[in-house]
Amino acid sequence: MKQNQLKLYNTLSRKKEAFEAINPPFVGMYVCGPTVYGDAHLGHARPAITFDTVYRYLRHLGFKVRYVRNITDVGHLTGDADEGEDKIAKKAKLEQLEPMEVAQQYTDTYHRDMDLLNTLKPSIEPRATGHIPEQIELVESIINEGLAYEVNGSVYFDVLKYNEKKQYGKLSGRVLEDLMSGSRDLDGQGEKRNAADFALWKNAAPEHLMKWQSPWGIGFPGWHLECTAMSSKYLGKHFDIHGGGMDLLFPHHECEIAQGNACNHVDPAKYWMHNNMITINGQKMGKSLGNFITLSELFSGSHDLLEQAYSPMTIRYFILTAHYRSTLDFSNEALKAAQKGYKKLINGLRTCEKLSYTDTNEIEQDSKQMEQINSSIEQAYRAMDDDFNTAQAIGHLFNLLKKINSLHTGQLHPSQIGQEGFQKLIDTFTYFVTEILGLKEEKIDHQEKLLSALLQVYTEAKTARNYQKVDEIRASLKEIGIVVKDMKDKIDWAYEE
RNA sequence: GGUCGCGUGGCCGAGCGGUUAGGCAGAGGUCUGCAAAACCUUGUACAGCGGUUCGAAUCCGCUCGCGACCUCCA
Repeated sequence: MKQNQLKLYNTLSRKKEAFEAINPPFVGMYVCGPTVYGDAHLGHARPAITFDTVYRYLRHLGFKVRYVRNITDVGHLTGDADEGEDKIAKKAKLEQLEPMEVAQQYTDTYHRDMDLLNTLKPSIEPRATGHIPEQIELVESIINEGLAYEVNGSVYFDVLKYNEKKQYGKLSGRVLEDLMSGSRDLDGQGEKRNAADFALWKNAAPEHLMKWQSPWGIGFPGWHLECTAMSSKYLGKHFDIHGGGMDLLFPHHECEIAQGNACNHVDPAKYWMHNNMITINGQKMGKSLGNFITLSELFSGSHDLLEQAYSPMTIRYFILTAHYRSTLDFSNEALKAAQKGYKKLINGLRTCEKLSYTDTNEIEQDSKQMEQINSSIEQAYRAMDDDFNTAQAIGHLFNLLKKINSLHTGQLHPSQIGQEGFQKLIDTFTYFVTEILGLKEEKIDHQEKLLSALLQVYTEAKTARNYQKVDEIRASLKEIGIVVKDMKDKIDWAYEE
């Protein structure tokens, strides 16, 4: 294990800390997943890619990581006009579908998009609706601790009482007094003892679609409960890393800490990591703002803001070129630049496959070249060790790419860097791009165009009576299962039967 | 209003006290049948004003501008 140098920024301390696993070589990581009531958008891609990279890098360092990312298919209340109504249920009524049908549909598209972005699947992907008993148990346990109270079939977390012994607000840096004055008038506010209290269980109105039987009557779980229930079930009461978007910092993650401490008497996570937002024209991209672009729109180019389609790997690369804690502004110009950068990197990958070491006695080793290569390799890893600075790592990879391209064009001879140096250069570049950054070649799929170009050559060869070439083309196409058909007045092709 | 963060060259985006980040775009060159790619060289950057320091984009203060959270949100 190479955990010695890894540092990560812990929101809890607001500092970069050395990463020390609680129980090495194992690492437990919980990341807040999507609420499946709409297509995944660019904003969903950021945490998915950020924590996929964290997952990949921890595994690279030799850790055995259990990566849990939930699917929220119930719970969260909507704001404003539809106060108190379940988000999933609302969408269901709109489309005349079963709530679970909506959740399933968007879970599927989320998975499809995440696969396209080449994110590794989490070890466990639990659903909120599959953990209702666990959540009820949790509520009971918090009531038993004297930190929650029931009113009209709803249960609220007693933040004031909790704050007597523990500190509510330690993650987000809030002070309880400030919170009590600033809170808005929401549904159920009248039932709460204090404005800062939050719901653990909500009484469901008869027309409410998703509801369950509980000791407090028919209802549904509160906004923050599922993550506490599922993280403690699969990772234990105290685990290594909890991740999510910065917008979840308060109140969601703050409440998770309070819930965890209330029933398990320990902070749920040792390290809290938060990715920053993607902005569009400097403003946060979000569902509620109506300025979001879905991933499938991005992949197909079908959105008014898009000048063209951007491939999944272009998006992945684009996100990796910024540090995860910085905001990243969307623009066609930036995406186009990302597309070129990505392709440059992938062309490097292809060049690596083609290169092989050749020795010659006439050329001496060049220690300066070797130093530059070793330094870039070392710095690329050091950048990852420094709070997963993919942007900086990519910069160093481009420096390596220059060497690779120089080898390819003959401006640098393999002998100058020695066999060992040569292999290290090729291997590191390839491994870093594909395994750590998770970038892969997107093969072009233009079968028709390629075939027609080839058949054009075939036709010309035939006209010129160059039958050797004609046979060659026919043979090579046959190898991939395609037969050339010489018709009376044209040349066509068909799949070999 | 409270809390937190940001402002880097034409664009994106690292850097967080002293070394060329890098990509895209631009200019010049090498290579090339042409082109492309690639390689080499290259430019006006650190919002403004003060301060600390031998030295600041980097630390401190103020000013201006922008954003996030405080309500579901990635």
